[in-house]
Amino acid sequence: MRRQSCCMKLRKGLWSPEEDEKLFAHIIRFGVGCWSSVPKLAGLQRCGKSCRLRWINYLRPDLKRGSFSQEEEDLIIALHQVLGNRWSQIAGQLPGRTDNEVKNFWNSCLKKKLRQRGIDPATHKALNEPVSGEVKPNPDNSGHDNLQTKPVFFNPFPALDFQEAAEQTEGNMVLYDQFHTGLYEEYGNIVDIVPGSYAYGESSSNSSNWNCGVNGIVGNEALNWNHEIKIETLVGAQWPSVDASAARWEVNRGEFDGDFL
DNA sequence: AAAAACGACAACCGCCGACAC
DNA sequence: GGTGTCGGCGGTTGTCGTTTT
Repeated sequence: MRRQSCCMKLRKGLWSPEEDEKLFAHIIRFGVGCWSSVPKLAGLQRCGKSCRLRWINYLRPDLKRGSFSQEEEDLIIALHQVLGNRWSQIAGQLPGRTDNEVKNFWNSCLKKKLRQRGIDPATHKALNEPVSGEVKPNPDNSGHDNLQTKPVFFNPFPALDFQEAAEQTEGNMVLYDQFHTGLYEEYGNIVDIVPGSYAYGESSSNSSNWNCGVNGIVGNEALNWNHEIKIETLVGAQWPSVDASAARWEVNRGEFDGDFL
């Protein structure tokens, strides 16, 4: 007999802006502790797993979103050649990207591209070639298509320059900033966000290490974000300029002064 | 203009390992 | 050592917008 899903009697499907707001507010206020208790504490009719996924794949302030760059695309292909379908490990090398995002990109786009180049996406070898055979250069390949012979270097830090990535970012720093601004205007309190033990290059799944603390009482009335524009608009939030030992997050108002651990 | 096909992305499902008791 | 819970992961499905017929 199959085990019942943990979400049997709970709400499923797409998340509403109100649900997003509740989850985001809860995690910003209390941080991530036990996911199974998050729905109850946040007033959500969702299972903990669903909340975790929503946070990791959509609500986290450090998500990059937007289309993949050529460098990211090349890196995914190269890493897939070595790691296979270990999406979380691959995503760990791409700052601001989630395993789900990488997996979707691979399945919907990269697999097709590789086949068009005559490369088997499963083996990264030429399509007509025996599996055990020596890899030969594909005459049709050009540019970055020479991946079959391209050496792969594991960089403990992301392949993309952090600042560059930061400039490309149109992610939920916006959301964070709107939330943050709302809190400030409403209460005038100092808001500290301390992503404990979070370092770039870690898997998205490690986002459970986020420990966010907000000083002061926060009511829902302080949440004044606009769900529709949170991805489209960048409102002055800045990414940290990363120092390997201590990074400082400068939200545009400057209230935040926390350090990465 | 309507229907079908397609593509991109969000979310769910079930398995597994780690951990606590 | 056995059992239950939890979080993480990868595969798969569902949803919705866009393009094609």
